[in-house]
Amino acid sequence: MTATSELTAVCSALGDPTRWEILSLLGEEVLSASALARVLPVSRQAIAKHLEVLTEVGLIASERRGREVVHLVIGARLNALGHELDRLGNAWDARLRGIKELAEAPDA
Amino acid sequence: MTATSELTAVCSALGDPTRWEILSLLGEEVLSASALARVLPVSRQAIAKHLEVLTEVGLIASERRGREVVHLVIGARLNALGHELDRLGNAWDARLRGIKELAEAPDA
DNA sequence: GCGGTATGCAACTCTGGAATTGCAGATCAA
DNA sequence: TTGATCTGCAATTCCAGAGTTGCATACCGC
Repeated sequence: MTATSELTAVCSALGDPTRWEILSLLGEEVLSASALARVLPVSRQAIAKHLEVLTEVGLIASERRGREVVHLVIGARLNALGHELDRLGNAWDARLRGIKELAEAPDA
Repeated sequence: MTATSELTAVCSALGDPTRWEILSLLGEEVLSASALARVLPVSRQAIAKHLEVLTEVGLIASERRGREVVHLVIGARLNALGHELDRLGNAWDARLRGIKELAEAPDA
């Protein structure tokens, strides 16, 4: 997977309100799919699919605890994404600023 | 719009590969919808819709230049998103680390 | 063992959005 | 004026994915 397509995948995973609710809850405590289903207004299977998506892009990890499987959020993954976006934003601004200055420069 | 729903909207906008290509091109130079359509393998109308989405979440801005409308990327918007995600990632990690320490602490 | 609960898999529905084509209006350049 | 190009709007097609229900399986406590 290229860098851009991975960016796209993570952003796509973050582009769903239900997944944000899941992440927000998991950010407070470690929970199982069934526990999440008791809180959120969707079925356990729907949540299971969201958890799968979030796991695929590395935003959460799962761990078996006896009979149940608990999920926890990986803050570092979000940090990495944040830094990447910040870096891109700076690069774009810098380049366009450069073009503008070039256009405004009195060509000697 | 709440803070979370705005985060969701921006991430959703960034969750499409074609939109990333558009942003990438606009990060290099200011272009019109027709100019983008000449480069990308989709129709001008499809690009127009993508530009509308990107504009709605504040990632690009448009400017009329005579007969055509050119679009430019707003790097600061991406910076803001990056910082927000970074902040969230840190908060989640900190809280879960706190829980873990609490669990491992020898209760006096 | 038995009931309750948690997980996993599969089939199905259905809506949103990505993309297309077609057409009409506006503007520049010859 | 006329032709070429850019834009904007509308109707349509099509598919990914969000959500559901149903069932089978595995595990814990009593």
